[in-house]
Amino acid sequence: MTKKVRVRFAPSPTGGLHIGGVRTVLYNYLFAKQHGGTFILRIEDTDQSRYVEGAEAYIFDCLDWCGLTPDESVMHGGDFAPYRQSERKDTYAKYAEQLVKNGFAYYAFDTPEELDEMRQKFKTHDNPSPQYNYEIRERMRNSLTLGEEEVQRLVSAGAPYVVRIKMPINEEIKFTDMIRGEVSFSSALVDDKVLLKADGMPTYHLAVVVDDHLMQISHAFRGEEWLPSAPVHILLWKYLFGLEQMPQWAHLPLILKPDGNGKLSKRDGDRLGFPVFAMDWTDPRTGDKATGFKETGFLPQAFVNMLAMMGWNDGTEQEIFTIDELVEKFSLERVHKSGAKFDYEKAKWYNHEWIKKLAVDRWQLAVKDDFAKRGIDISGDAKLKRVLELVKDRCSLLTDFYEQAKFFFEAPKTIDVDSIKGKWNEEKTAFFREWASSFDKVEWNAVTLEASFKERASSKNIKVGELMLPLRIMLVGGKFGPGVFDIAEVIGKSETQQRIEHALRLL
RNA sequence: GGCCCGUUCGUCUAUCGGCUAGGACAUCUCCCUUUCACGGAGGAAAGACGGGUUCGAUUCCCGUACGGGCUACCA
Repeated sequence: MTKKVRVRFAPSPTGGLHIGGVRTVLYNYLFAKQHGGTFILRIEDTDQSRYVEGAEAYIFDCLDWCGLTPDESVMHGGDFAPYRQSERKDTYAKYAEQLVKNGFAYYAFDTPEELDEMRQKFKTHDNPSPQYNYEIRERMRNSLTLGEEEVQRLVSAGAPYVVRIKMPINEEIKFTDMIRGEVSFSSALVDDKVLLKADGMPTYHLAVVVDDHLMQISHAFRGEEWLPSAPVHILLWKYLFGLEQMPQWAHLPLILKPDGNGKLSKRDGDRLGFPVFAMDWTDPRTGDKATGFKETGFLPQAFVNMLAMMGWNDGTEQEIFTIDELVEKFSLERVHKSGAKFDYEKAKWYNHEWIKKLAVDRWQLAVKDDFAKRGIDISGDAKLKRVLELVKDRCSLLTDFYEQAKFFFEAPKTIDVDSIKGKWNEEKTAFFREWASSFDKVEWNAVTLEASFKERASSKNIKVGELMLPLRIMLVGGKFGPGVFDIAEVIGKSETQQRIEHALRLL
């Protein structure tokens, strides 16, 4: 029988939401929606020393922006509350005790200093990082070596202790990953991971298994970096709830840095000049700022589309997908095994495609906000829309519109007269003065404007080609932008006259 | 070091034994455009290496190399 599909994304609220995290959310979301299942957001805040103010709210903001709303969460409620692990603290100890009682785990009294000492002592060239494993545990202070009375004494004396899993000495642990197929590990080579910390909080290892069980998770997706600890989780499932109950695992490929190799990090973004987080994030402790895709000018549709394609495709040559299409077509079987280097140029291409695809109304407000932020307040939405329509082909990011369209709203501050000065003469000055003063006689639109411009040029015996660039520079300030007569039409008669006159005085 | 995972154009990828190895981004050339783009046409560009299996391997298997991940009382 098949369980009802319930998936979860379980971030630790310690900082900005990385695109790898958003992609994990996406795949969770797509899988849940496709199967009529439930998407849960669980906050894994078991490390109190890493608590970061605002990080949790930030995660919800990011998911909101992306349109990947959880069905159950701290914010949205649900039958399996609480969804914050710090609020579930009491439930974990019980399972840890059960494991100890059944001989699958043990108390360890070693202090951090003693652990350090152990690592120093056993560190060799061949073994740079000794593990707390089946060999080492015999030489440490734990309930396996201390004897029952001593353990009792320590516990009742309030000595701090952790609970560690007792990895079997020689067992093959295997499972079938939905993406990688069968994966196997030798238990002897996995260390005795801490399950319950001295402060009574579980580590990820215990918490993920207990909560996935309690929340009836059917499929567990996470990044590939978790693969090495999978055997611990498999064993815990076996000891606690039975392997038949275990969700199906899918370890997602990593998103790699564009140059060189390795996981993409915030530092790579800073170094190479592109966002790595979904939205702007400022670390409240360090004041460290990181820019987000949203603020850089990405559309959520494009962002999600691009992320979906990093590690998956539908087997056809289609690259642009709406979220609904993704929900329909997504399949784990087509998720790749290997990591993908992040390509910012391609990311911008996706955004440009979405700018062209979506109706201007869908993103007009974001551009308006960006303009306002940079000191241009736009009153008329109709004009804005017309302008956006005119320049959208040359903007990959929403923030590109500022440079591409600000001259529609205010006269250019610098005029590139140098480009036309060389071939300038009195006849041209006269031409522009006369043309500008004839505006009252023409209907104000691009077509008639262009006609009158060309007519006058030929009657004056000046090549139109000699006048087009000058006109553009007068109105725009430089060699760019859409058709000049469209620009003139939009900025209006008197503004056009003023800009021509202003430029003429500079020549 | 150990363990685990991976390996097709510069990058993202298609191919589930028949390939003249396809597409997209980037790049180059040309066309369109009296600006810059968009757009259109075309070019260059890949199967890490060595063994098998097979009539036939990019595709399956095994090694090697390379890359990555993990190796905390962090997730």
